[in-house]
Amino acid sequence: MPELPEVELYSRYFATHALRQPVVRARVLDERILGEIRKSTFAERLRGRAFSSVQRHGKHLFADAGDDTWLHLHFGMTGDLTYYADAAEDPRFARVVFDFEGGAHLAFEDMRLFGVVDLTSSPAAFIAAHRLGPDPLDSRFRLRDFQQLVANRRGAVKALLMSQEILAGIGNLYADETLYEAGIHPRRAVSDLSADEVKKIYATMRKILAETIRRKERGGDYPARSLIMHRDEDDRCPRCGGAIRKMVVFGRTTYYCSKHQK
DNA sequence: AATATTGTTCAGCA
DNA sequence: GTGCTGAACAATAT
Repeated sequence: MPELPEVELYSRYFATHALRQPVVRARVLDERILGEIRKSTFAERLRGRAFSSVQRHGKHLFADAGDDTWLHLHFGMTGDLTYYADAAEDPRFARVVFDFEGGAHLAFEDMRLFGVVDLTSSPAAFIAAHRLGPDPLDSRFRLRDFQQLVANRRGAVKALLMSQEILAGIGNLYADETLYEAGIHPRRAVSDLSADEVKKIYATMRKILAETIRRKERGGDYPARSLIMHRDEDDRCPRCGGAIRKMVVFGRTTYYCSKHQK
């Protein structure tokens, strides 16, 4: 399930493979993946253009096609990108395929169709229109900015981390992972957090996101002591031996350690 | 065959 | 009106 770290890797993948090659044809294999844009308009507006750069904000990926036209990708739950040489190798769940002038192809795949492929005038316009919060890995996003977000909120801390209008990029898995490592219960009220706890959440969240990107880029897995590797009610906490519990918070299945997350 | 997942929309509450 | 939570919805492989 692509969250911020995975989308960052897609962004790098896009940048290393699919820039500066004119699009001969943009094939829409399943129109249900498209957002606002209509199929014919989508193909026409991209024909002959080359992507010059990519930008990521939260779980959203943008590729600049010039002339106030940006490709916008959202990976939903099962979105993926594949670059390949032969059109005969179109992936099974390819929904949109870009055929490049050199003969190569880039496919946006999405088995469950929760993702979106669209065009937008600019990343900034999209972010404003959808009221997305700051990206937690943005270097301009400092502790004081996070403290500000916390000060203006009530409710469960997990809801704060997962709300894209507050903070863009964290989904179910990394919200759980952050709180697990910070030792904070997912239902803890934001208004109840101490200054130290707020600081801890900020630092832990950034560390986990950045480390995951680093590890995955080298083809590595999650650490053995991470909650991600132990999302199972019958499991035990790899740090303190406490029982792993499951519950629903903010409408999502939540795992936490009953011993060190009070 | 129930379950899991995301973002959006809406109902209801304080 | 605002902020928040929870439910329903979309799709489909396992």
